[in-house]
Amino acid sequence: MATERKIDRVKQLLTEYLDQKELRKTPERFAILEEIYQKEGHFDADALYIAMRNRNFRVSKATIYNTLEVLLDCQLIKRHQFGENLALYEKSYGFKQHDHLICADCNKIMEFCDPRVHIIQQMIEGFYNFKITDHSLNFYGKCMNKGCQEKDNVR
Amino acid sequence: MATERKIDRVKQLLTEYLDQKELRKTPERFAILEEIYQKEGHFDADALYIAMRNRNFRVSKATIYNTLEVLLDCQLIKRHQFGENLALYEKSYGFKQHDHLICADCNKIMEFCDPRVHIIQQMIEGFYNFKITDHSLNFYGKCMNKGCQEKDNVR
DNA sequence: ATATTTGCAAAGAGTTTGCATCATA
DNA sequence: TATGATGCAAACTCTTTGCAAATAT
Repeated sequence: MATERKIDRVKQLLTEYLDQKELRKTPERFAILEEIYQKEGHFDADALYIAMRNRNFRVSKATIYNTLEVLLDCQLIKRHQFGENLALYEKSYGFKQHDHLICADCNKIMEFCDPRVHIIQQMIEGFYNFKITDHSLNFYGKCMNKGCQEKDNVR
Repeated sequence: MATERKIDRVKQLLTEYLDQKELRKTPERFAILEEIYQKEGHFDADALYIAMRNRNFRVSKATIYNTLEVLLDCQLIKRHQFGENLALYEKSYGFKQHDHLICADCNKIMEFCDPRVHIIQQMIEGFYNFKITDHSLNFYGKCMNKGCQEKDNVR
């Protein structure tokens, strides 16, 4: 799906969600959603805040955090804690659940998907009678970059 | 291995590490290590700080954080970010790498181990030419507790 | 009309840092 | 005795909160 059409689709999904929850359809919420769906990769709350200003759409940090919460709740974005204390977000509509490879040296984040994660999930679910709704799998190490593999810093 | 003997063993490992890195063998470092190896489960920096005071061994927060860093570096403990912004730690000597099941309702953390995680790791390592040193796999959902499964709060 | 959402700034939680003092090597 | 470690408090970062003003319904 082209980026344009995807943006229309997620705006529609947000509209439906806000209607259903009887929340208000403010311009801020749609502008933030639009910004997020034009971004690639992971971003933090502050980067989003700066990006909105650069676009000449001024929103407060409070609104950024409030909106991220709304978008998380309707599953249009995902939040990750890759370590450290900085939450990173990414758009999630039209992306299949994926996992991450994180380089301890250059901090590059790569994505992969392995169907066996789901198999493990199902087995665990049955064994512990746990209703699993989500997962995160991160591998930490050194990426293919020669410079990274040579240094001996760790996570 | 009995807890007593395990504590002696990890103290010895810490001694060797400090010698090798030419760091000082301060009483604080050993007392904190001892406290950690008498604990069960996960703890945060503040809980450790309180526990040390209750034991009548006064250390500052700065020393707690400094020591946690040292213990992470010599792999006697592990740090987890299960979501939110609170780092949790756990002792790691004599425990095989394990993964976590986290209840979104009661926040209970359970542990499991599935050998297929390693298989995925090896495949990813080969495919991306990534040298993986560590991983974290968390499943989020509702635990077997009936009260938890009924409520519809999410992560 | 009215209740939610916003913006701002202040508060809060967790962690890190600067510096004088202490103590290990 | 000299350098690394500690304690304390202040600083810092990220996030949340309180409240008055704005605005969606």
